[in-house]
Amino acid sequence: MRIATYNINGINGRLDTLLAWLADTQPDIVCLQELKAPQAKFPERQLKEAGYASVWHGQSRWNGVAILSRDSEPVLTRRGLPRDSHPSQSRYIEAALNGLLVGCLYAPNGNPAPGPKWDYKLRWLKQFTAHAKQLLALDVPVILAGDYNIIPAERDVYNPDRWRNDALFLPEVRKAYASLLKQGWCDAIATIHPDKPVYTFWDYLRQAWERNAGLRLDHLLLSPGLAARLKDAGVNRVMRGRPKASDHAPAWIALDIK
DNA sequence: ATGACATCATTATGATGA
Repeated sequence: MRIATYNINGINGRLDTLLAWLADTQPDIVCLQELKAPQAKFPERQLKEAGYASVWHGQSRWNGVAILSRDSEPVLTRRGLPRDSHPSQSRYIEAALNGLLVGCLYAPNGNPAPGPKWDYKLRWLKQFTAHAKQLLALDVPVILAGDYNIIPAERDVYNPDRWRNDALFLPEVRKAYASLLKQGWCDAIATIHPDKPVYTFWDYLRQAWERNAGLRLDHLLLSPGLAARLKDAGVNRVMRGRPKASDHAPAWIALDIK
């Protein structure tokens, strides 16, 4: 079974790109972020015709998350986090499918730091971490995939010093990520690729893609039972090089189930 | 430090992103 996460940066503006990628790579489960579409403008029909059933949490202009599933209907278990301080921001959706519980997240960016957006990011990560703990306690296979907006470590950024004071890399968010992992989650990409940098994002600016000036921001976290089934992981870098690409590329894992 | 580039919304400019 293959599961992917992709910050699509506008699902309607990039629907052809998304459909081509689905046809090429045929992931079983997909987590999407930054739909940038209101609930009513989600392309449910086109995805259905491509063989994917969807649940989604839309929002006009910004944010928005969705879970797609091939061969099965995802059963929605939650939209938004418990005790969400900004419930109007669509940043979390969760569904049961294929015997798994899948959480799809789009964490706040947090810039500029310090400031209210930074405070919101730390608060959101705290709520997310508390929810993740609850999910682990259920003792079912869980995957938490999405755009965490966190650079976990120095090796996950082309030039750490350039990002030292950025909300993606400040010690507080790296600590938040570390404490999440300490609950027992497995960072799939870091586990499969412990040494080499594996970027998932390249800025549109300053020819970041051409220079491979990338960041690893998109993560797939596995509960312990699933971690034992992890076979492979990677990034579809080719998607970032296409015309009109999202600034993120899809990150994927392969699990030894079914 | 600034701005380069992209999204969507609304129509030439603004908010947001990372």
